[in-house]
Amino acid sequence: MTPRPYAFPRRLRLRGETTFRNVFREGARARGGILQVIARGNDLPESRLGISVARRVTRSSPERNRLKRLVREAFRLNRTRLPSGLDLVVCPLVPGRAFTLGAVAAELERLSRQAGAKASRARSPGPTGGGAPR
RNA sequence: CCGGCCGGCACGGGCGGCCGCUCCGCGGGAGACCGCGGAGAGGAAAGUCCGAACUCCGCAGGGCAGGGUGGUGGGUAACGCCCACCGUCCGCGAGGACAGGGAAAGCGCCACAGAGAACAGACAGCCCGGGCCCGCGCCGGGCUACGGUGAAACGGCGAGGUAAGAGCUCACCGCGGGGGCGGCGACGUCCCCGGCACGGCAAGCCCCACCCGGAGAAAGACCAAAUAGGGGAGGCCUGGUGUGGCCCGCACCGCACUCCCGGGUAGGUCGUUCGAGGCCCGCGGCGACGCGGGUCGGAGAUCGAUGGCCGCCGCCGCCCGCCCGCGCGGGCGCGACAGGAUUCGGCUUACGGGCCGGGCCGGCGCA
RNA sequence: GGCCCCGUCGUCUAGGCCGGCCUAGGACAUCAGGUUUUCAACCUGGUAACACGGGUUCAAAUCCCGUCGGGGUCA
Repeated sequence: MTPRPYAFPRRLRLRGETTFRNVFREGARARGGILQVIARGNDLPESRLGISVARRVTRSSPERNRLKRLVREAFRLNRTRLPSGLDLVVCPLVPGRAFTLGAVAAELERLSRQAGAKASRARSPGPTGGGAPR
């Protein structure tokens, strides 16, 4: 559909505070060595990405920005291999040199499949328990 | 040559390829979006320590309380910032540091030691006279130099003087008062007088002078689903509410009466980038800076845009190899601190080197 | 993004306003000894801290300034 397979337009980004809140509240979690992935079905043909780096991972904000860019790059370059129809929030867990593009890409693919499977399993029985009391 | 001091400057690798991000312009498309072109983090963007602009609160009036600043003069929109000068202290010096008003308005504190710690007094002691049991632990009087303690001891050191002493007298220094001269002033300097009467702490309370209304872009303005039924204006009176801690003042609300229909959450748009702006030249000023002229257009994201993968060149550091060095080759790291979130002026803190000044100081050597 | 508060033994704290016998007290924990056949409890003793750097002062955990940490709050 999109002529450029490696593009990352705004459509594919998770936007707005409430969207993030919903994923954090209802999403299925999968944790690896350097990442945590939280997934939630979004009833769209594509998957959307949100990144959240806690301040306790690194105090340095340039370092936090670097982690976010790497995650985004891994998502952009491997989008065709990732499951679709999910809202993903990816949280880097460790700073520093272990956080390379290859490692992030491999773990992102593995964890988003895991979390996506868990999310669809939780959604299929019961009529969409998303009605959030609030 | 070695060591050191001060000030200033531009920087934060460069070029190229591919894949991407945000905004703007143009074109295409019904639209999602696509193509082309342009722009796209810092000197500290940081900490949020000050000062402002801007916005709202009843336009902010008075009093009390509270907070801040603290040599003088200037600069500035303003400042707790900057400049010049003064004073004190440190350094051989270039220079550096300083919250640097008032302690004879008052209160408070000054541990330990010491006789005595703030107002005088006399522990050990000295001297004179008298008495005596004449090697006295006696009486009367004079005295505080000397001794010891302490961070600090009632002016310091020296000389005269004396029974011993004492600003008792004298010189110098300090202190206080008065006057002359220089300076806008802080202050400096000189002369005269007094003869000591005034210990320290105000980053303890406090006094004096000056400054400060409060909140902060999550300020605030507009559009406006769902849901819920209320909301606004006028008159009236005991009460209540409000932006800062209180009071006065001020404004608003509520009960009952009359009149009129809009108010507002999620979400979105604006605020949002041209401003005490940068650069160049000239003039004034010791300088901070000011005045005049010319010229430039340079981020606006909203879970938050500058990145990723490569190639070549360059710098520095480290490691390895070639015979030590010189030099050559290879490898690693591109190296620090760190990223806008309304915008400026400062301060502070973090940090890698480089360049400049016919700059300055000390030491050694040579001429 | 703004505003506000707090840093004391391993942990929770007292002291701070009003500086000095603070060589910093207490509780729990820990170590050693005692008691007990042993364990617990109890008794005695010990180890152990003023976040960091400057300044004011004769003297700073305390007062002032600056860093660095930790926390709260506001749509």
